[in-house]
Amino acid sequence: MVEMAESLPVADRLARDIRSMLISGELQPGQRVSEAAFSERLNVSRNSLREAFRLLTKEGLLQHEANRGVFVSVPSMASIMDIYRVRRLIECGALAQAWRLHPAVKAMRQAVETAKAHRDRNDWQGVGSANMMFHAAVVDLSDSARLNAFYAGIAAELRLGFGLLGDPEHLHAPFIDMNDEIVTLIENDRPAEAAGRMNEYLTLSERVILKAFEKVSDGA
Amino acid sequence: MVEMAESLPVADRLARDIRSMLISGELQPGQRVSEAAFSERLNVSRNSLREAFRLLTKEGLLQHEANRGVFVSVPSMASIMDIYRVRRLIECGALAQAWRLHPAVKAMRQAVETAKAHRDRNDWQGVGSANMMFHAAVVDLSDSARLNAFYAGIAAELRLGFGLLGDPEHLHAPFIDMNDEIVTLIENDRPAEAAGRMNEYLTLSERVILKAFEKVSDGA
DNA sequence: TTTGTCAAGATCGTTGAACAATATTTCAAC
DNA sequence: GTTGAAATATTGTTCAACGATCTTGACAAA
Repeated sequence: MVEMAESLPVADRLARDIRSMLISGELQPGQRVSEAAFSERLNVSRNSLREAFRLLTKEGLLQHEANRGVFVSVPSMASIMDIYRVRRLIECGALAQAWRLHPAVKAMRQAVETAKAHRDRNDWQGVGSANMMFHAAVVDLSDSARLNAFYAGIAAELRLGFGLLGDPEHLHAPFIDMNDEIVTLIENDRPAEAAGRMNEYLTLSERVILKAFEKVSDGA
Repeated sequence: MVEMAESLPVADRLARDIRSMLISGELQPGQRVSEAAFSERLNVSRNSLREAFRLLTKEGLLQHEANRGVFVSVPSMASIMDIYRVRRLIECGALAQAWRLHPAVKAMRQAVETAKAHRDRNDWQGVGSANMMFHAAVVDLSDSARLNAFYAGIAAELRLGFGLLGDPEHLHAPFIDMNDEIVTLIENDRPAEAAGRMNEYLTLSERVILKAFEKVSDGA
């Protein structure tokens, strides 16, 4: 029938699928995710689903309350601030020790150009996506698999927060040029300045997001 | 009968117990961990055990091979080096931005004194444990819950590597005085120098561990 | 109307058994 | 001793069951 290859274990596939539902906003923050309902909807057993839930709970995307079920995490200002503390440490640290010819630098440059192209086409979704790729590339400068994996989780959590906000133009567009400056600094072998610039970027970005959050909180 | 409180879900309790077995060396790296055998030994169902396995696999303590089972991760030189890259970034970054009166500084100082006391009593196990607490306190300077959690996982992985080595005196004892210097620098409001010193510490520590690893690898 | 109690219903937590899919081992044949 | 195929063991996944816990709603008391 529809038996695709899908060599992944069911739990991992589930985790991936649910993660993308969360990031895409298909599942709203705070929403309850019932085991019975979901296992039926996704045609898997409750047990397999529970394995996936454990993974996503550990990633911070889902929240688990004993005997009550799992809920989509609702990002708070505190969690946004925590995430930005992490980003400042990791991204600035990775930049500060970056080497001009590291492969990730090319990825950074490419992400910037992609973002610009999307901006010219008014594709703000694309701009946001390219922006995420830029920062992932920055972390990749550190050459650490564990750091990359950790950052991927952090980024997913952040995207959950973005979903609450909408208006990706205002969120991402102003930062394309800052990203450009940062890559350029690295390309010119000035890592310390790049790190400093990234610090400013993150401070600004955090402020924008917290501001947007305030409004949402007021509205609710 | 023996129904203790143990309010934790079974999977979480299992993960905790198995983690401590791994860290204590009760389970050898490379060893196979059979679902059937373990679920019987720990008196839990296979399903619950699998949930715990997923957690520990994500933490990097166990390794999962499709249709073959889970195995205790065997630390490699590559993983040690990766972990030290992470540590350099996080610990030095946390120190560089540390504030003299941060609560974690007291924890750092306390860890150093505890380590010295254990050293005087030739309790090298205790020295190692205090050393771990010192570095956890350093990370705590960053005030990030996510970073603390991430570092806890990294530390557990590292301890898995230590288990392969033995000889905790040689591994930890030489570093007590360096830790002391680092706290003192922070207490005197010189974070940049503390970060620099930590960088030296980590470079040295990494070298010692890799050296010990070489011998083990040769022996095997 | 408000509050408190209690039973009914829903959902989670955990277990045990079952069976298909995949590895591993055994062992006969060459 | 190699090869190949059957027998065995283990994992992957599902299902059904049942106690524990939470939620709901009815109903009585104030």
